[in-house]
Amino acid sequence: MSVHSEDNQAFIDHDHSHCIEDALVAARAVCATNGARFTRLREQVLTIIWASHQPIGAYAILELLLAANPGQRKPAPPTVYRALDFLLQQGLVHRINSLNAYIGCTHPGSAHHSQFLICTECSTAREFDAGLPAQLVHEAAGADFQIASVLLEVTGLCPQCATGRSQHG
Amino acid sequence: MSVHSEDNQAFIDHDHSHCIEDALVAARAVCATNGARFTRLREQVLTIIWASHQPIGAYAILELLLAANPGQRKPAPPTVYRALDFLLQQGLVHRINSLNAYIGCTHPGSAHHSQFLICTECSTAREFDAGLPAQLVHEAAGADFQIASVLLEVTGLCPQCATGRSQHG
DNA sequence: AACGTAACGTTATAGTATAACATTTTCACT
DNA sequence: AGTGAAAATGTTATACTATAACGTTACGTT
Ligand SMILES: [Zn+2]
Ligand SMILES: [Zn+2]
Ligand SMILES: [Zn+2]
Ligand SMILES: [Zn+2]
Repeated sequence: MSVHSEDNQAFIDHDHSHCIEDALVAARAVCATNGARFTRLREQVLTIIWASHQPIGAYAILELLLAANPGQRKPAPPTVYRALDFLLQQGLVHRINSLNAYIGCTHPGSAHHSQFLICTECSTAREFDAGLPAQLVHEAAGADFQIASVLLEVTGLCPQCATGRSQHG
Repeated sequence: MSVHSEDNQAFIDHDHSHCIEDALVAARAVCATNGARFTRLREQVLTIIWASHQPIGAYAILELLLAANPGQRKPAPPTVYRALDFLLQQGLVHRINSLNAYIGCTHPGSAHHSQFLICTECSTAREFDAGLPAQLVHEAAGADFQIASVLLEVTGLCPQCATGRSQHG
């Protein structure tokens, strides 16, 4: 039902329809638990975000929202930003600050920090779940700093893109 | 001459003029080493950034640049963005992605990742120097991911603001 | 001085996000 | 079913962040 980090196959060829289905099931469960309403718009936005393992920008979501609702007027930015705010609050998506983009959370419902491996070549992002680094905790304690949230964005090359590079260069 | 992390006093009351002077001395040294030109504009921008330990936005820099050069026309955004690009390339400043803002590097000239403790109350940011977390290295290795850069932004309360909060509430 | 390059000025525009207010939908309660 | 409060969405305008493109100036070399 929920999506666990050990299942994260962002960098691996896989049947992605399972990712989408699992994410929607988990989202319904989370919203039910929180007494939050998982409306059609919010479900559409989450589905669009989960269409891939690549972070997607708010305006790109807007375009796909229009495509998913043919015949309707193109929604305005606040529509998608409000849905994004909701999904972020429910812990269903994360924001990748270095890309101004959003990506589905692979283990919603459990409190955790935002930690990603992001490929600069194909822009696929893989969330990973690790506790707070000991050195960070040590630094914070030394500086008398109370940690509220942690954001870790690691950029580099995923297996596929690294292989492609070594073949060409 | 250079500014070492163990000297970082962002959260501590201190004679900040030393920070500014040290940063300028270090910047001249780094640029000399790299054969890069530390022009008046670039020095002004770096000085403005180092006016505090709080990240500052590009447009705020623009305003202060105008104030620092009375009588001149207000510079346009590309002017400050170009200076910022230069300073980022030379490793003299860092970008805080979660704030769209820039802050002086406390140990320029040495290769390192961007790691900050950021107070949500006073927005003071303290750079800290820690190696890559072992768990991150492990995760990356497990995912066959080649790390290029790491960005770690920790938000919370600095000592002063934590004290103020506990007194009031 | 003449040249080539790097830096900076200038104008316009792209890309990201939110404020403010109107309208519709939903839900609890009668 | 009818009513009203609250939540969600629609709509318009605008703020904030960043860059493209091109012209001009300043600098170092010959
Ligand atoms: Zn998938
Ligand atoms: Zn997550
Ligand atoms: Zn200081
Ligand atoms: Zn630094």
